[in-house]
Amino acid sequence: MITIKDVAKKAGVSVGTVSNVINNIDIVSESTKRKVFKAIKELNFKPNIIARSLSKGKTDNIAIIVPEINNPFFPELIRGITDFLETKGYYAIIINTDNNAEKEEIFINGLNSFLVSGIIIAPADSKGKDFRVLSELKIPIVIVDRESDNLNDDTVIVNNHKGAYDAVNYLINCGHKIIIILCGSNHTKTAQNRYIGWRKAMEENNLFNDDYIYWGDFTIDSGYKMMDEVLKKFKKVDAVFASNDIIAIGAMQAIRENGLRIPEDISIIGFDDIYFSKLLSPPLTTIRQPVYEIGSMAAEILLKKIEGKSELKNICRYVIDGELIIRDSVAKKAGS
Amino acid sequence: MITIKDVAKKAGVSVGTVSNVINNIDIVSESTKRKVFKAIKELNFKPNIIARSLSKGKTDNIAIIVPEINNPFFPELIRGITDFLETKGYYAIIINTDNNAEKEEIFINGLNSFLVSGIIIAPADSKGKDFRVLSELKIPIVIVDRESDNLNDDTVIVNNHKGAYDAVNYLINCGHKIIIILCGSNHTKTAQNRYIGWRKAMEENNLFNDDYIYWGDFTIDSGYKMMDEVLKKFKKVDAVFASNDIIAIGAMQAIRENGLRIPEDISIIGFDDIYFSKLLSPPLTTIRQPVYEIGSMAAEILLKKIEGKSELKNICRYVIDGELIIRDSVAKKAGS
DNA sequence: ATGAAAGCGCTAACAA
DNA sequence: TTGTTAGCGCTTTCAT
Repeated sequence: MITIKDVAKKAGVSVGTVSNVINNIDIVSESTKRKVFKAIKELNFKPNIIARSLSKGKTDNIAIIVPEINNPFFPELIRGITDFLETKGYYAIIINTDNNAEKEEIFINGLNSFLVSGIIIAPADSKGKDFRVLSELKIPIVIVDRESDNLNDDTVIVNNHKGAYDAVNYLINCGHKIIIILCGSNHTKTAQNRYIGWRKAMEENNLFNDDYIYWGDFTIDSGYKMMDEVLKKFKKVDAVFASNDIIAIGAMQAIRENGLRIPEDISIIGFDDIYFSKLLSPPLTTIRQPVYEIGSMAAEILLKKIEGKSELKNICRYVIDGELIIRDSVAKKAGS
Repeated sequence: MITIKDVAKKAGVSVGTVSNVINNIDIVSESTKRKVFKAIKELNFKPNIIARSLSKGKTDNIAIIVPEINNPFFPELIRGITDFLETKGYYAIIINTDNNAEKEEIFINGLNSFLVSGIIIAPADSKGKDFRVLSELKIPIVIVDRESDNLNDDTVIVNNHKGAYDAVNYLINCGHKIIIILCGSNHTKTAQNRYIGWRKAMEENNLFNDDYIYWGDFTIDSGYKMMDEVLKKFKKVDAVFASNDIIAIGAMQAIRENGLRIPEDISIIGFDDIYFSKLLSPPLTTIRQPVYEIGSMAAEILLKKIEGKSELKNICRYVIDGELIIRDSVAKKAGS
């Protein structure tokens, strides 16, 4: 392995000077700089990042902790984060917890204070979990997409409550009355808030009914199972609000397999607007999250914290409005 | 930060002993071990991984380099890799190159020999690219899913040639004759080999025609555009072999928008069997790649190389057969 | 079984 | 402007 020492020897200067050169500390004379660069090139020297990190007491690594790498929402979020990070010379370590709070905990415990200099996390669970370890790490954290009772830090999140409220109101305005909600995991604030939005819209229109509520989790399978139960129990349902697009996809499959048509027999609306939603048949009406932008925002905020350009005291919540994307999965009833 | 030194002082032993304890080097007496563990617990000590890496000259980090995090195929591959890695105490750094060979190169150059102790890569490009840097890193590499002329190392890959050949033969056996191929990127061996498989089946049945060949890339948009052109040019096509499911999804959209039905008017078959394929309408007939298993295989091979349990001299190619999954996107013509 | 000390490659403070 | 050197926290060899 070529070290800074070899370069120094070859260039006929000291290690300190080489260090100054490779760190762009502009104090070195042009002529020595040239000599050093020449030696670096000839030896094909690459600074050892580990040694640098140990010496500096920080790394250029960021951890991104996501709950479900399989939901296309998260790869897109990751792209938003990493595209921004890369322009600033940071690497990302991506950790997939598979919605497993224990796994999440193990990883967080392994996240040594020196391994990463920042964390962007979409927590698997909203409660019960003890994030004290994270706070003790004393490294900047930004929370995205999901919130947790025990994690209090800068957050970038879509307005789940309003998005759900808008979605359900759209359904109601289209003339639907029996509107089922297929909730995500009760352990997430995301699902809870979307439920609250649904409930508010339903109550305001005197449509609320306890029986319309189904709790599951944010997977295709869960969407399928919940919808299957709905279809068994109700002779007639007008529409369903799926807590995310993944659930909607599962539900659509169940609806189809039961010989029902979308939207003629049942209307459905989703949440997220993942890439596949517009390609479904029928294309899914949904609430779009600007997920890529949420990712880059989170990255930008994190980097500001890391580089000390932002007050660490003030915890900010950035709440971004979703947007209703009307496609073909919701029927307009006569007179609506 | 609590260091090994603090622990040593508190336990009344030397740092060397503490090091032996935390590394499970069984030479320490039970009583000192107890003292050390007690101190570790009381101080909530976590070993500094950076320092350990520097000292040992290796890390427990693996880099996974994928070309398209947006294609659900890759998140699933990543899951296969990381699930295996985690059980062995390794972390994964995931790098998404967005099919950009330059970006890939920049990352690889940044991959310091000490930053990761192994690499699993699905190269963005099959030729032209100079992977000398990678070889010079002298760290174990495993190639997955895609191959490259300039990268010669252990490889885990599906039998693209045979998979395509099987797919097209299935189409032919169903009575189709005008079979278009929607190829992926000409820069990838994957696309090239699937093309060769198609060509072989077509030639063997005297069905080959130059006009049936469309080159694009492995994206939904590309699938859509290619299919659109096909539909403009041909008054009648029997079936299309899409080089992967993502292309198939785009093509299906184009077919639908042109007022044609699948499979009544046009049959289509894909490759990969990503999770969404069975949920399309109609569910997509395709060649399944055991992608999760390919991921864990790659991880297992890599770890063996890292831990020196395998001969680094012998380069192995593990070629795994895909499996034809028959669903509803291919019509059986009368008499077939 | 335990301790002392050298070193991993780099940065940064200080001296020259 | 350049050189020297003491760490960063840990592992590992060599004495004891």
